[in-house]
Amino acid sequence: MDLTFEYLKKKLKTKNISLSYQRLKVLEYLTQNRCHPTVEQIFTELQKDIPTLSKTTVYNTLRILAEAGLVKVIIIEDKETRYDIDTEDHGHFKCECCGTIFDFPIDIDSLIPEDLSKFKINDKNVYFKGLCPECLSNKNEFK
Amino acid sequence: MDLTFEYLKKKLKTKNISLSYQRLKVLEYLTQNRCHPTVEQIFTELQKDIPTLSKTTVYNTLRILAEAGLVKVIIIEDKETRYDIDTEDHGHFKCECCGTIFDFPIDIDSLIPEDLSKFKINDKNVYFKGLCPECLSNKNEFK
DNA sequence: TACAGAGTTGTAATCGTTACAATGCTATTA
DNA sequence: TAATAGCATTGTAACGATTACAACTCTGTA
Repeated sequence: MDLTFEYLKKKLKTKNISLSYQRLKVLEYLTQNRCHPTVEQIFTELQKDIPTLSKTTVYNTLRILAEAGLVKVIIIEDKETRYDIDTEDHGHFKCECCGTIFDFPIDIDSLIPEDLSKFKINDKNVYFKGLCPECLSNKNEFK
Repeated sequence: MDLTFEYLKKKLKTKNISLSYQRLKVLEYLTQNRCHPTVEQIFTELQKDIPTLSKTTVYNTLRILAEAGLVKVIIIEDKETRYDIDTEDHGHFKCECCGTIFDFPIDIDSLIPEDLSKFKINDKNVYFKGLCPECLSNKNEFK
């Protein structure tokens, strides 16, 4: 799927979401920083461009984008809600050492069991925790 | 796996975790209420038996049990950490209407992609959201 | 009986998030 | 251009789950 800024702007129009400067900037940040940022990260970074920016606006914008299906809310840890502009199904791996979140492909649909045939599934999430290759090799160095 | 109360008591001993009355009760509650309770639920219910119970004790106990690998922490929604005595791999489905959390079997290991071969995976989570059969049929009634 | 160590308790602090009211902006109409 | 309505933004206050911390209690040992 094409996740360019232009594509998302169009998509917002079709959803009747008006594009203020602040919303534009949040969207732009998400498309250019695919690191699953937190509200804090987005706010701190955008404040450099928009000194009057309010954190409430960031929260509001992200809620609107999520409701419109344009961003996916990722909750791996308590007190650390993150946002992903890539809403296609994929897994997340969080390194318990460095905190980085990695994407990985996973065909979750192929595993949905018969038990859920009578359920309506709206949202699918897969996330792992552990150690990334870099942190693993760092640990070995200190042996 | 045998998840009886007796089994868990033994397991705690092997991990050198002493069994106070409060910890015993938390463990007992978890084995008898497989509904993935929140701290609030556990605390409120146990307070009937132990009027002096402190919520801090519930938090402490759950942290110790989680660190010992005896309970699994489930975070589906922000501000709603839940605890599962069943630490075997399985998926969770949360109904967005009634809030119930359903277990379902899933062989996630069969899907782990090559991309993660260099990662050390310590924790695997799968959770879906949507509508359960009961809430679905209730909605149809109101059509 | 004294003591040490661990467990429990209650309060206060923390921090992410939300509620809310005031202000600002934008598009439409006359 | 001016007036207006409606939505977006802002800042502060409130909220609520969780954690920090210090005092107290319990248990087992010498």
